[in-house]
Amino acid sequence: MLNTILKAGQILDLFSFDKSEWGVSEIAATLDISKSSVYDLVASLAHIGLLQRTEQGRYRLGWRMLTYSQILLQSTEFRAEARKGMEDVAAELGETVHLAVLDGNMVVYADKLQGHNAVHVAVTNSGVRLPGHGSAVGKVLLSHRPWHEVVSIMEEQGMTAFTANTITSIEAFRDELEQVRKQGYAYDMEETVVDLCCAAAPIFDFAGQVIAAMSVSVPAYRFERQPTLYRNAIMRVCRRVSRNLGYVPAHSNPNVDTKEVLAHESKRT
Amino acid sequence: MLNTILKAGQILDLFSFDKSEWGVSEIAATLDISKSSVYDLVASLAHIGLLQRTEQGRYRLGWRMLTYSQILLQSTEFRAEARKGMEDVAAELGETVHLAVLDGNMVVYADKLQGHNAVHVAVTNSGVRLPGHGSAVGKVLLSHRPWHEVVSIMEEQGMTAFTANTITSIEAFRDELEQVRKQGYAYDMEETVVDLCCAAAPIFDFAGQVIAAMSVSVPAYRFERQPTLYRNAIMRVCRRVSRNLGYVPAHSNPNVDTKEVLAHESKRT
DNA sequence: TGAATTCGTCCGGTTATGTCGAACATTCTT
DNA sequence: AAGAATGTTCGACATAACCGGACGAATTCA
Repeated sequence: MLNTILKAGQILDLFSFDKSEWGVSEIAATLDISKSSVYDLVASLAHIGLLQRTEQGRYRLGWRMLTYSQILLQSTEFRAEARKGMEDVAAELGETVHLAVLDGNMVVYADKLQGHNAVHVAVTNSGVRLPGHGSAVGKVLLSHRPWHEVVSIMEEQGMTAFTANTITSIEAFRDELEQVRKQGYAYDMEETVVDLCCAAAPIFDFAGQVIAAMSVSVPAYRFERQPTLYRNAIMRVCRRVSRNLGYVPAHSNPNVDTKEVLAHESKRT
Repeated sequence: MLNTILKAGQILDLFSFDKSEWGVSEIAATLDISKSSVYDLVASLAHIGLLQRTEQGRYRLGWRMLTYSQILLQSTEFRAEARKGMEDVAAELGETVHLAVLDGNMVVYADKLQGHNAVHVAVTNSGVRLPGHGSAVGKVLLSHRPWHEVVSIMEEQGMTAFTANTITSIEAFRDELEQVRKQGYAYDMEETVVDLCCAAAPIFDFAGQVIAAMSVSVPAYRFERQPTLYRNAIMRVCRRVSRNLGYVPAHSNPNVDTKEVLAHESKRT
């Protein structure tokens, strides 16, 4: 691990919605690095466009971030497919639809679509990062990771309770994930936000890996009346998206070695 | 300038829409860096989330890019204001509206909105970077930079002709920029794309600095019939956006020292 | 099917270079 | 107008980034 890059990462992580502008001394004090080192770091980061220098010598995130993120989104094949599915769900149910992926320890929202009679979920715009427990998409994504990995993630960042319903014990979470993986969908019964429920399902790629999760968010009073309606809709769409990505759902045994599958695949270029 | 960061920047710049996945050896050969160094670099970049490792040990841009870009966009106050203006223009004229900022030597599109009878300009999505000469927004942004800076930018990247109308001589460009600055708007008469014309105007912040440019893109046959209609609409909206950002257009002399203006401003935190 | 090539990954020595403290320049505060 | 912040520059030292080489695994070719 290169020290310089790690420090650059620490600096970038300081920039948030609440505090989007930092000075050299400020950064140095926060991260306990010498002022001159920070100066070199931010100057270099500004030079490659990840930061930009204001006229007063302070620093903000650079516009090249936008460029990179667009390249990422456009080159991610599944996203175009997923988008179509999201539009179908939004049109059919009229609720808010989310697309999420796993980035290290956190769930990142990759896309969002508001239905015509949707509640506005302010905190879940694209790019927002949330811990994996508690949200329906988080459960789906984590349910397909090895258990020891889930444990270390939970240990590292704890299991904060967002509402009274949030799962906060590791044992309960293990049971929940097992059920989610088995039945192919996850619910969020007001575990993240009160009065808001979600149903989520996984999206598989051609190699049978879970690469994303899609969810529909519905006000609790509406959701509780017919949860299976939302669950079935999201599962149906996710299955179709997965199939369009080359997933073959025939596998009765999901633990098949992916190498064999890959060996039979034609080369992608 | 820190070597490590510069190399990280070179690596990140390799990732494009056409080639969004790179291997270690591939990067090493392209940038003429030793394979082991590249390995350390990409592993570190993946660790801080700017890259992600595929299962085969190749690398793609990381999802944290999306997070950073969202923070950038949401924390850029002017963007919310500009968005309102863009919606007004799109509603009034029904054409495609662009918002652009200057990032080093390049013009970056920060936002885009399609009008109801708009032509589709495929190459100008958010995040796309283009050279400054030739486009209307580029002229507007560059017209408020010191001339020697414009010269060095043009010398560095040349003045490629996109169409027969593109300005390719530095003298003609100086005259054009002078006129643009004086009259407060810029035209693009099929200088970037044939059959497409634009009108652009600057957006000022509270300190009187040009921080962005907004443009409307119209098919040439429609534009040529009444160019002043589009010019006036875009200027009117840009003036309003600037005013909402705290710009005081009263200055009869635009060369007033900004320090005085800043001294009268209350502290922003 | 087996051999050969190419890939990502790992390791340790060398030296380039990132780091730090101190001094300077600049801006904001009192 | 003085003081205390800030961002910036410099030079010397010691760290850690860099490279070449070796390894296993995956892929390609015969």
